[in-house]
Amino acid sequence: MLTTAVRNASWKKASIGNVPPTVPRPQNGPLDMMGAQMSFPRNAEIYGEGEAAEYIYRVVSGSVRTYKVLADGRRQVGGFYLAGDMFGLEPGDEHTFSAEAIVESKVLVIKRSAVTALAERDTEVARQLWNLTGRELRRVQDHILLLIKSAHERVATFLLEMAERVSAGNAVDLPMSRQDIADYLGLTIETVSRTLTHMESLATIEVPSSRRIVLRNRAALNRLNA
Amino acid sequence: MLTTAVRNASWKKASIGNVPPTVPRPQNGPLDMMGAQMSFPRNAEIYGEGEAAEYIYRVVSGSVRTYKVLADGRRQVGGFYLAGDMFGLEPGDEHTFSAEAIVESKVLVIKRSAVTALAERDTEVARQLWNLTGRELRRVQDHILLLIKSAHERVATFLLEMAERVSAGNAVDLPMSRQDIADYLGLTIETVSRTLTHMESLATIEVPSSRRIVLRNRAALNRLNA
DNA sequence: CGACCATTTGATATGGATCAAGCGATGTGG
DNA sequence: CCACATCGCTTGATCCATATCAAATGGTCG
Repeated sequence: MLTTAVRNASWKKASIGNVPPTVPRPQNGPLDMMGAQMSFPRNAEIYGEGEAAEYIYRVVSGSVRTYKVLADGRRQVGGFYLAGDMFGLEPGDEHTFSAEAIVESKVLVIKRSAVTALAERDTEVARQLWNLTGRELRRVQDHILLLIKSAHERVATFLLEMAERVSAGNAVDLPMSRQDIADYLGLTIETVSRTLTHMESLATIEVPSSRRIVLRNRAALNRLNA
Repeated sequence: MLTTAVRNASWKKASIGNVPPTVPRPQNGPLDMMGAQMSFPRNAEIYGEGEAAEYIYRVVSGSVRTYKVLADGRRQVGGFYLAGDMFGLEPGDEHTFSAEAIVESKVLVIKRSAVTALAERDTEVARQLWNLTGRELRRVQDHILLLIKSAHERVATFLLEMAERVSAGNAVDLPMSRQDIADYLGLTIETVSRTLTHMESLATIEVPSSRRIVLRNRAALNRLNA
């Protein structure tokens, strides 16, 4: 694990580490001013499924995935959270998904009880909490719509979404592996790979390195985004 | 477009516009004591995708489906709401799904602005709104996990879920058609039908009539529920 | 009884999974 | 500094679950 982290240091520095703060991250009001910062190495668990949801989190730098492993070993990635995104705010008092750092990440950790206590007195905080849950709900609804599409459509939708979130122009630097993408899209790693290759052959995208994808024909992607 | 036709139906405009004064019926939470009751015939639209989310709803009797129609005509059913369930509380101020009565249904219609205004002053109401959104979030997350399973697993999971919600013993009376089920599970109507037939041939279930299903071997279904 | 709609059943096609190599970049040990 | 092992990814061959296309059956209502 340490070795792999070192091995990936170069591209990480090149891509993730130097992303300029181009896209403004959602503001979370009073929540922005709370919590303590923690660092997680690549692939480190932030919390596990079934654990008490004692904290809520905000990505300061790096990227996080949430996921659930089914009884037979299949893994479903619930979402990817990038710098500025909040995660870990669950309906009940137990985490229904696990969360891991995709790359070395800094995360703001906020005590849930402190926030809910504050919400009792401050309706603004209460509204923020509700908004946050609502935003997550919409994201998960969109994920459902993604999962009923064809492989090509799923990949196109994914690329456009990531482009919106991390893009500098048309170049998209992905923090996550093909396996992460596959598990997010409900496909196999082979299908994701083949789909990207196919899109490249159509000049819809370029794949200069496996983690870097350049959108060359957004119209074609949008057509698949149906 | 089909939805447009339904949406413009005159009975609907008339009824939404003329919500009669509240007849409060004493129940539990603050949300329960608000709103006006309305009746919707079978297949009537309650609200349409893209409309302002002016109301939130509670099923009094009957059943409701929410759904979204994709550009190419595919329909995804987001959820089924039975007596007692609340629906229509959306993150933003526009409905992202449409809602229709599956059978003749009575629905309590609650003005959203009234509730949110109340939530500003009453933290209990605020908490209830948050809980409601959180419960919906968990439901949608479970739906994602369903959509990555095999056809047999999806149908088994669906039957067990419905059994928990409507069951009198092992008999499940489904309000919805095979097409509704298929669009909820992300399958075709043929696959749903074949899967039920197959389960019947294994004596896992009985299908005395197409809308009535008797669970004969829950252990077998639970095994598929993986 | 006959028309209509929902559902089931049958035959075939196909998209994506699975199984199995191959490849290229990166770090390791000689 | 160079062969080598490892890892993430791609490519190839085949299989299979589910979709698609088509027809038969059954239930409901005039």
